[in-house]
Amino acid sequence: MAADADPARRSIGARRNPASADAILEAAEAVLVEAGYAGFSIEAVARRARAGKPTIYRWWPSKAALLLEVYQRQKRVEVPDTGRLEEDLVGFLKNLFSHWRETSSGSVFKSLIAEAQSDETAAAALAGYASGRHVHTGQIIERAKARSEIPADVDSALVADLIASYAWKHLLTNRLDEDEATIRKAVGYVIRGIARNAL
Amino acid sequence: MAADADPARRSIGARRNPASADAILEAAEAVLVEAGYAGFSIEAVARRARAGKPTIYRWWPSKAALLLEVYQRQKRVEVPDTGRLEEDLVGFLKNLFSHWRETSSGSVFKSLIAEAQSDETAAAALAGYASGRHVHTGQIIERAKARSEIPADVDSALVADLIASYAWKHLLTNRLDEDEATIRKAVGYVIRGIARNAL
Amino acid sequence: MAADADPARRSIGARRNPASADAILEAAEAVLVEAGYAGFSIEAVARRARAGKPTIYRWWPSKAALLLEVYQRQKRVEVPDTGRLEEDLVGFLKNLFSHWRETSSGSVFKSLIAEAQSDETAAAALAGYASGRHVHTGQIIERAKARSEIPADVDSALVADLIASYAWKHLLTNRLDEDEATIRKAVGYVIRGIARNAL
Amino acid sequence: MAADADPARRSIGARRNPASADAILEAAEAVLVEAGYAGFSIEAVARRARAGKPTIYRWWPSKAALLLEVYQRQKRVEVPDTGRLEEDLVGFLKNLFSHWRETSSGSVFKSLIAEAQSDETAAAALAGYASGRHVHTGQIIERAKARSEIPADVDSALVADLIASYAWKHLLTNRLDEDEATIRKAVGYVIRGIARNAL
DNA sequence: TGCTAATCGAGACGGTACGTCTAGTCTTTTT
DNA sequence: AAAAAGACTAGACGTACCGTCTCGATTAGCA
Repeated sequence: MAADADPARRSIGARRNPASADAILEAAEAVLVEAGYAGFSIEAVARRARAGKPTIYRWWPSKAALLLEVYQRQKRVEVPDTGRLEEDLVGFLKNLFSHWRETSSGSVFKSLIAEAQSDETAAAALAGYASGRHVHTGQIIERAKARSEIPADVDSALVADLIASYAWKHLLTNRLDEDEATIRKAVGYVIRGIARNAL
Repeated sequence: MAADADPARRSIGARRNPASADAILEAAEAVLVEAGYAGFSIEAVARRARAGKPTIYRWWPSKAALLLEVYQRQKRVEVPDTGRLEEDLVGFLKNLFSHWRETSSGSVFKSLIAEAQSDETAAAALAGYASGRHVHTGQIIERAKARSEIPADVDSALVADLIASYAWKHLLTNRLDEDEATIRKAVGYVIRGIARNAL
Repeated sequence: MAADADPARRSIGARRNPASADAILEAAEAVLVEAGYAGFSIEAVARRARAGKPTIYRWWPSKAALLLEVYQRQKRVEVPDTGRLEEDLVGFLKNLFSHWRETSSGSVFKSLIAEAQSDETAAAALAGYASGRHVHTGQIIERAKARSEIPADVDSALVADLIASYAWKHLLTNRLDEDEATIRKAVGYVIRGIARNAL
Repeated sequence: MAADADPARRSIGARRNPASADAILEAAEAVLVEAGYAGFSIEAVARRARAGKPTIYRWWPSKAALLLEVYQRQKRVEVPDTGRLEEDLVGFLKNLFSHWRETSSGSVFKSLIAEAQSDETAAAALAGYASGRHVHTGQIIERAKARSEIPADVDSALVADLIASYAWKHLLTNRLDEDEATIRKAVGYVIRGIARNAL
């Protein structure tokens, strides 16, 4: 889009060039989408971004760091607020699945999880990120508490963890096309339980 | 045990040498435990097993295939049968977590998941494996149905998926040391639900 | 010449592939001639030879080693034997200068000398090579001794060193086009001396 | 002496800062002595001198130029005048060898020769420098002519070239520790010749 | 006395090469 | 026929330098 141009990015003095940073992050995303995690190398990103490898290493000490920033640049998925817990959770999962399916987010996040298995930094960052998201997603639960839809002693972070777990496993096993009925059933189990006395 | 030892394994004629296969699988596991997924390369396994790379490639077409076989050689975790659904599920998760924590299984399975993100074969194998396990773990649910502890229309595979999701996410974010109370709480949510009318 | 061809060299089993070695040495020479010592990099040689860098490093631990072998593959300059010391030495220098001028030898040897200034191995190899050559060139002197053209106590290695020094300096300062008269004068000084009492 | 020291050199207005120039030349020499030609990089010099790279490139367009100026800043070796040609030449070589051995001059000059093999500018400068030195060293010969120690038609520049060649080759092959007897023998050959009729 | 212009240290930039590692394929020799 | 051994091309790894650039601060000399 932007005619950001051919005559090649240069240094803009003794400080970070945001144009380079942007080009690198965009290239990283593009490489990930086009070649997948298998084809995601610093070399490939540098080539695509017309950047020098040292420029990448200067700002992102590892592949993990780059992946993490790429992921964080992405638009977050919307958390619905319908006034009903079940709808909120089903809506959240549906949004998340389609977001992961239709944008590059899914690829990026999968790669991040994969990278975390061989990089301690990424592992820590991912764990931190995940627990942060629990608070965020947990607001759905907190709102239900406020509405007295569920008891006040429900551990909202734990519920968010359960819901996120379900999403992660679907992402990692390429089942992002799960139909709404199944998602709703799963959410229903968490909300109303599966035991007979829960009916 | 086996005197695979020093004088170097040789061909045993026109057929697969089981000593080599064993040595390779054991080396693969050892490399994974000692150097992690990051250090897990065919080269490293070949070096450790004192085997030629082509010998590995002949029998395992990819890193994923090797990982998969290493994982499948492992002892399976025990599925408890206490006569009470909650105890069975809590016991299963506790067993699984400690199995992953205390043997090499955790490392191996994490690596397998990571590998599946860059290898189509591994992805398919993992998805297949996972859905197979749902049937297996689902037997806990099926027994509860048989005992009329839960309604007959509960989707046992889906419940097994939920439980496994929780386990996977803990594995992938290095939280295998979760205490029993938390596990029990999570299982409780699935069994009895979190909603007020479930009480 | 040989249609050794496009379909790419492969391994020929668990031993060195002479076709690769040849291709690398020829590429090294070609790069040196075309791009000079400044453009002589292992990368460039590998590219030119369609060889992997590790193949080069496997057999030549350093740039110096590669240079040395390239130089040693070259045809040696002819040592004349006219029966007269002066003619032999003048002829030798003329041959050497034109050999260095007209083949790649000059570039290669200059590069070797340059490399020796930053590589200890090359330095040692060069020193060894030089003293070996003194013996070789010294045969011109030895023959003159045998003919009683010069006294038996003349240090032939030292004389060879003097003559070689003159050649090296001309090589290093791009004066390989020195005319015969000057060469003859220089040789004359060494043979008959410059002092009055030598007349 | 000068408190160029810590508070960091700055611009002194729209003209060259001699303190910077000095610091750079001194750093260049130091780097050369400590790390050799292999470790001699503009970056290393800049680091050592606490100077910006552009400051170096502003005043010395190439590594060669910097090397040349470093060499020219060095104290020249003393040319003896004993009244006897042989003593003068032997003394000159002995002085030169020990000068090269004991100061940084040797390293610097070797590096300059090496650099000249990949840099056209350096090559030209070196050739010019060398022929200039022939005139200078040739004065030893000229004085001998004036004393009628040698004939007037001796080509003093050529003799100086021969002597210098001998010195260069020793420098380049790390033989600066040659003993006086050998040097004297070499000088003797040039002065009195090696041929029988020269006796 | 303010303005202009060149210099300084600093360090980022796009690149190239380094030397090492692994991937996956190949061939010979041995059993 | 299959094992071991190890070489082969290919290419990524993370680092060091290259030579250029722009910055902000500094200071001399011109207006």
